[in-house]
Amino acid sequence: MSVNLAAAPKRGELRDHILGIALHLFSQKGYFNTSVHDIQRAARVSIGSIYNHFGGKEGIAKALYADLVARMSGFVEGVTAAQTDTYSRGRAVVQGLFEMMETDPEAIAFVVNARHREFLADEPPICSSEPFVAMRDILRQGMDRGEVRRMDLLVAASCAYGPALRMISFRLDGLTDTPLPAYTDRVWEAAWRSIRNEA
Amino acid sequence: MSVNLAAAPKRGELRDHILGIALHLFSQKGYFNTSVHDIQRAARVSIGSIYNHFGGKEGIAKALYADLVARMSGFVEGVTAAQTDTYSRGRAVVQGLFEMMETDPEAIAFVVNARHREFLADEPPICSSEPFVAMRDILRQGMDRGEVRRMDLLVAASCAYGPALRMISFRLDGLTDTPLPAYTDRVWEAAWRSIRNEA
DNA sequence: GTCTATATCATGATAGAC
DNA sequence: GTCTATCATGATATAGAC
Repeated sequence: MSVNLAAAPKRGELRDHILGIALHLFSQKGYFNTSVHDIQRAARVSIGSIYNHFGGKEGIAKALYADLVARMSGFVEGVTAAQTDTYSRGRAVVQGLFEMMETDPEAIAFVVNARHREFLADEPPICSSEPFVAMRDILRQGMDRGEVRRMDLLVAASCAYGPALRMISFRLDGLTDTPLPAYTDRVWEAAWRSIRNEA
Repeated sequence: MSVNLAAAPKRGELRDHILGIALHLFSQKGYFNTSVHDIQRAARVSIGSIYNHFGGKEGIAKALYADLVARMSGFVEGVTAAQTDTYSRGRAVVQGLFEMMETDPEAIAFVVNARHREFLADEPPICSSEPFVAMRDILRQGMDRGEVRRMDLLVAASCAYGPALRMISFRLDGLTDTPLPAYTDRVWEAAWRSIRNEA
C-alpha cells in the first residue's frame, strides 16, 4: 500500500493503489476535505473505476478501515503468540505501535486518531474492534496469572495503553520530533508500574 | 450555554444560544455533517443573523473552540490555585474532567476528541493550547519539587493524563455506562504510580 | 472494466428589503 | 440587526460510449 503519486497503477494492484492514495489524502486534508475527484486525480484513475471498485467515497473509507484494522489485528495476534508474559506483550504492543508511527504515520493516524463515526456511520467504535479487544485480553490474562493487579479492565487498558496512544497524538501533532521508538521503554516502564501486581 | 431546541433565543443571549446549538449538532453529527442551515433551523434564527455574528460556519467553530478552551483553562488555573501538591492537583484535574464528561459531554467531546485541524486550519493543535500546557506545568513543577520523578515532560504528561483521556474516549464511545467520577481514584492512583518519585 | 461527460443536489455565502 | 430569497460552487453519483 505504498503511496506513489507519479506512477500509474499496474494492473491487479489497482485496488491497493487507490487505497494508498486515499489514505494519503485523508490523512493530509481529512476525509471530508477530500473529494472523490481528488482521489481520482491523484491516483491517475478514472472516476468510473473508483465507483466500480468501491461504490463511492464511503466505500473507499470502509475498505481502508477494514484493511488497517485487519493489519493491526494481525500485529497484536503476532505479539501475543511471540511473547508469553504480560510485561513483554505490552511492551511489544507499544513498541510495534511506535514503530508503525514512524514507518506509516498515515495508517496510525487513520486507525488511532480519525473519527470514523463521522463518516462510517454503522461501524462500531474503533476501541470495540478486534485489535483493541485483543489488547485488553492481554491484560485480562495478565490478571488471571497474577502478573497484573486485579482491576477494572477498562481502567487497566487506559493505564496500559493510554500513555502510548497519547504519545502518538503528541507526535502526530508535532510536539516532538523524536521518533517514538526512542520512548518505548520509558513509556512502557511507567505504564507497567501503574498496573503491575506488586504482591 | 445550555441547549434548548424548542425555545427561541432571548435578546442578548443569542450568541451563546447559537453556540450551544452548534456544539450540540457538531457533537451529534460531526462538524462536516452539519450545515449552516441545520444550525440556523435548530436555533430558530435566520441565516443572516448567523453570518452577522460569526461570519460563517468556520467562525462558529472558532468561537466555540475559543470559549471551550478558555473554560478549560480557567478550570486548570483554579485547580492549580486551590491545590498545592502535585498529587492533589493531578487528581483534581482528572476529577474535573470526569465530572465535565457527565455534565457536559458535548463540550468534552469537542475539546478532547474532535479533530480541529480539519476545520480550523490555522489553529495550533489542541495539546499546545493553554490548558494542556498548564496541565504539563503542574507536572514540571512537581518534578522541581521532587514529588514527580525526573523524566521527559511529554512522557510524564502521557502517563499522568493519558489514562484519564482514554477513559473519556471509552465513555464517549459507549464502552461503559458508569459515570466516570466513580473511576477517579482508581485511574489517578494508577497514573500516579507511574510518575511519582519513590525516593 | 475503464473512460468522459453530465445530472442532480446540497452547501456556504450574499443581496437587499425591512 | 434581522429576515427571506437567491446565487455560485463543488460535491456525489450515474449514463453510456468504448
